[in-house]
Amino acid sequence: MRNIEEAIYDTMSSALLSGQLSPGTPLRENPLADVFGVSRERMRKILLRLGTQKLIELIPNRGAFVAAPSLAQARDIYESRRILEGGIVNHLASLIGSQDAQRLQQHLAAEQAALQRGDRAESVRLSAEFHMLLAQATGSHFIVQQMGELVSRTSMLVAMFEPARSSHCACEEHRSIYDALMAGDSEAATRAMRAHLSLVETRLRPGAAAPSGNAVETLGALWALRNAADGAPHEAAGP
Amino acid sequence: MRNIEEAIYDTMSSALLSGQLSPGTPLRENPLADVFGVSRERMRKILLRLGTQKLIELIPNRGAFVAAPSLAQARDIYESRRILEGGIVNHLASLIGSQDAQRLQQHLAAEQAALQRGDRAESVRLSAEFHMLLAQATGSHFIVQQMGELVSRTSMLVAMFEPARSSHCACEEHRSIYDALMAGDSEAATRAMRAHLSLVETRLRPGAAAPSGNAVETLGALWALRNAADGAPHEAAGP
DNA sequence: TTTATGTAAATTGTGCGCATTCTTATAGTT
DNA sequence: AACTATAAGAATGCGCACAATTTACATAAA
Repeated sequence: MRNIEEAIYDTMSSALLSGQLSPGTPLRENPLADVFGVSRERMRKILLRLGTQKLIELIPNRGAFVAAPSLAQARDIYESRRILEGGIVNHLASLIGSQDAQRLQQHLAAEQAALQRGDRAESVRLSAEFHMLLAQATGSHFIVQQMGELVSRTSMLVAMFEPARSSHCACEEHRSIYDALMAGDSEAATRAMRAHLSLVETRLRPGAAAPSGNAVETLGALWALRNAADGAPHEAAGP
Repeated sequence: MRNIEEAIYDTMSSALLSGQLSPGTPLRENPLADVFGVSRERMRKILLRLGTQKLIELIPNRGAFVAAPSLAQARDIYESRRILEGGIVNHLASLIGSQDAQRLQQHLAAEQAALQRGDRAESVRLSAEFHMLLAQATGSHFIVQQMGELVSRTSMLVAMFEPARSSHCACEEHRSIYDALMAGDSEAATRAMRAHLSLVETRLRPGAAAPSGNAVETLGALWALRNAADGAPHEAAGP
């Protein structure tokens, strides 16, 4: 019965990441605990975890709120990614393994396929995954973890600030990064990565984002959906 | 009365970072709560925080233990630093501000002075601070935070694996990084940084580290010391 | 009309006690 | 002697009830 915590965390996390909850919305402990069918203490622990990852904002004696990142914070995230991912590709260019290289190539093909298919959801997923693959190629656990956090927060930013109809055609940019890596040209790889991230950053627009009505309702629906899919409803019916 | 939590956290943190606690030592909730004069619940929260920063290891249903990083983990930390700090100096070389440059120069002078004075403790402190100054020069909050975590864990590694008498004469290496930055030579700066970190890494030795007797005693002594210095004893006497 | 103040409702924070789980010691069996 | 089973002990995990804090609202004075 420890896994339910993880399940709730995942549900809330993906809801936050995909922008299904309005920024600034209060997340009260009791209603949430009620919706997910757990005690308030457990709910508290989950909210604490979400808070450390900055997916929600925790204010002492006030409670938890859906994170409402400013454009300034958004710029900081992208700047951090330019620095960190610049370091990653610079490091990778000189010593990437053939196995990782092959994996990346497969990924680029998958990205292009999704793009031509017009599968937008898959495209954004793969787009994020490309960056995670690069992080994993370093073999450093710490780097993977940090990139995971940055990619998560970037996803939330995109959900909030992206003007919805923007084309995610980052595929060629990813390929140019890959090409530079394969050529062993660390400087070109770094430049390509920075340019790519800067380009993505410029797509952010201040307006945007006013999706959900009731936060707990939204989460409740997602939770029911997930439990139905798992075949394990959280409410057991009599015989 | 929220600040006491921070104070306890700081005390434990610095004790861990300076290697005053033997790796693997169990940190039981009740004795610690007793020593610090707080409830067990509060102690639990503090241990949780220390756990997220990997200063202690948290095992479900088993408790908290002083972190005992393996050499493999140590290598991962240094590899991460080469990647991240390589990215930092590469980023900085092209656009470092004159104010940051001046701050760095002052710092180098202070390092050299401490070294000539033979002040070993100050030397290691300044040595870590140099890297934090570089992180701060990026202006990115996220980067500073991540570097903080990496530097912390590095400090613990050094306390555990360093053969005690190693000379911390990294001053020239720091200067060569600085010089490359001033020259705007990003490639040279990256190379210098990586070389520096690799050199520090090679100083780690498997043996080492068997300092403290009783963990709670040690922490209790540090706590008493701190409270005496603050002039605010944690036990109030009647009138 | 605006501002200050006091009170009530709602929400988060925390100590306590018990439930759960893991470890250790002991006895019993092969 | 070695291995398993079982019970006792100790430590963590967690739900509950109460305490502390903040917010909202009503009321009264300037």
